[in-house]
Amino acid sequence: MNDKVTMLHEQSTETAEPSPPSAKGGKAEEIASRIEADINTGLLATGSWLKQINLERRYGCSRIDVRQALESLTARRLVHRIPNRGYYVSEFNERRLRDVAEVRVILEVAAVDDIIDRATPASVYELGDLAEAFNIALNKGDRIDQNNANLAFHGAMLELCTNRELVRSIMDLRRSVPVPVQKIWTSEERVRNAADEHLLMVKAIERHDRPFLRRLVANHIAYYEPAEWLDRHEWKLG
Amino acid sequence: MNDKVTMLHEQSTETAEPSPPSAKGGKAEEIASRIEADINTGLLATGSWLKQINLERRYGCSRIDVRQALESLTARRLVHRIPNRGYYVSEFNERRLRDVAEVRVILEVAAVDDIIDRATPASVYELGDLAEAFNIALNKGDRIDQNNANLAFHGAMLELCTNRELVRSIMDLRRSVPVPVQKIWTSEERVRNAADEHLLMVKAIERHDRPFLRRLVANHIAYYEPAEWLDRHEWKLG
DNA sequence: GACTATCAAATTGGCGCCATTTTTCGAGTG
DNA sequence: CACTCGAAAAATGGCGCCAATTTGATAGTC
Repeated sequence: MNDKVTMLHEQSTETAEPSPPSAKGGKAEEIASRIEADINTGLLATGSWLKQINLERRYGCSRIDVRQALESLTARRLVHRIPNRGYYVSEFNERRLRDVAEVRVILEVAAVDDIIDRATPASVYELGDLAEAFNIALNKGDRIDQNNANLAFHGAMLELCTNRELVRSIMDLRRSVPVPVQKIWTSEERVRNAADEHLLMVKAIERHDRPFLRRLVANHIAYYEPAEWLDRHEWKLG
Repeated sequence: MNDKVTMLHEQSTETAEPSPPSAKGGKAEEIASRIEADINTGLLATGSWLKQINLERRYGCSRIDVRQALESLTARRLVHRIPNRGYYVSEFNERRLRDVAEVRVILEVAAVDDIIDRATPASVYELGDLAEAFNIALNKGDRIDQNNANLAFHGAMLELCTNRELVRSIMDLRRSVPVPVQKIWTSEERVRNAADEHLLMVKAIERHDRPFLRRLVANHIAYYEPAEWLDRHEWKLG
């Protein structure tokens, strides 16, 4: 009883971060990624139950792996859990979608400063390529390709950010809402609109035009209600 | 083989959100909370290894519960995992602390609008009480009490926010860094400073003084390097 | 004397089985 | 005919055991 504290107080034998031998492992992580992918393709629709038996057959893995993967996705709010009932793909009402979009605008607009400060001609060139790749995927690829191209463009833009926690928060938010319910992909016009805005963003970065890039980013995320949004947050767009 | 899709496509039998019978359960969640609490008291220091055998004895639970709890805390970035090595309490360098603080400032400053818009005399009164309670805990309580009082004050303030996703992001960020490494608690002077700022916040809300509340919040979070921070983000403080 | 290889102890991680809870289906009754 | 009660089926969730990997130390060698 009296050794509880000492038992808990196991200092790491290595003083520094024990990260060197960090092999990337964990089968559960792989299963989580595959479930996430199937959610994003629409194979697993929002609201559908994720029965452990089906998943363990589908992905050819153990029950434990399925449970850990589902728990991981639950922590990322992509699926929801009801104890003794099971897991199901999270559902999104308009309110929640709007709230997530608003937080994304707040964070991604805040990232504009670093992006413009640290942009080099090389990175501008790379961003131009990725914007072009999105255009190509728009014409020749399926929605998966388009989504990947979109993520690649925005990921490269965020790579310019020095604040890794900011980037992580943005990425977490992006991945917390399944692709099929993201409004960008609901109409051809919106996707083309996004492609145009990508090109404008690259030019804004090239010109170091902060206010314009802020407006572009805000519009890009919350473009389905830009008037209301831009009205509410006008003061912080510079 | 050809029934894979149908097998995966289990629609929820209930069309609406099956939340009514949502009993709050999960023993692993309880264990995760207790581990989190022990991390925040400093009993489990940053960098120390979280051996599953010790934890399962300490909290009188099964190995599975410990693993799920650790996985949950890993998803919240409070602990880190190295496959085949184990879990340890996340370590924070100055860089990461600064990055987290910056994201918190971005989000909590953005929350000021809603807070002031929706503040009523009753909520102002409640916030005054909570600020006073923090003062009392500062003199009579231990650090745990002080931390709880601090969380209660800021939680009540954020309750005024309509954007629940914004509130959740802020809370997640707050809980992602253990109390012992939070700079607020490193000196008596800083805690007293925070107490004073709480009172000023209440008055700013009462007067509907947006710019001042923004500055207060920014200072409150990033007060250890206010000059640099306020310089970089001056444009968005109104 | 220092470095390396080998071996034992300890820890993590995976798998199968069973208890518990929930759901569904069917029988009985007012 | 509808409503309730009850039992069987299905799904979740927990527990113990065993293999795989890593750690730490000991002995051997250059």
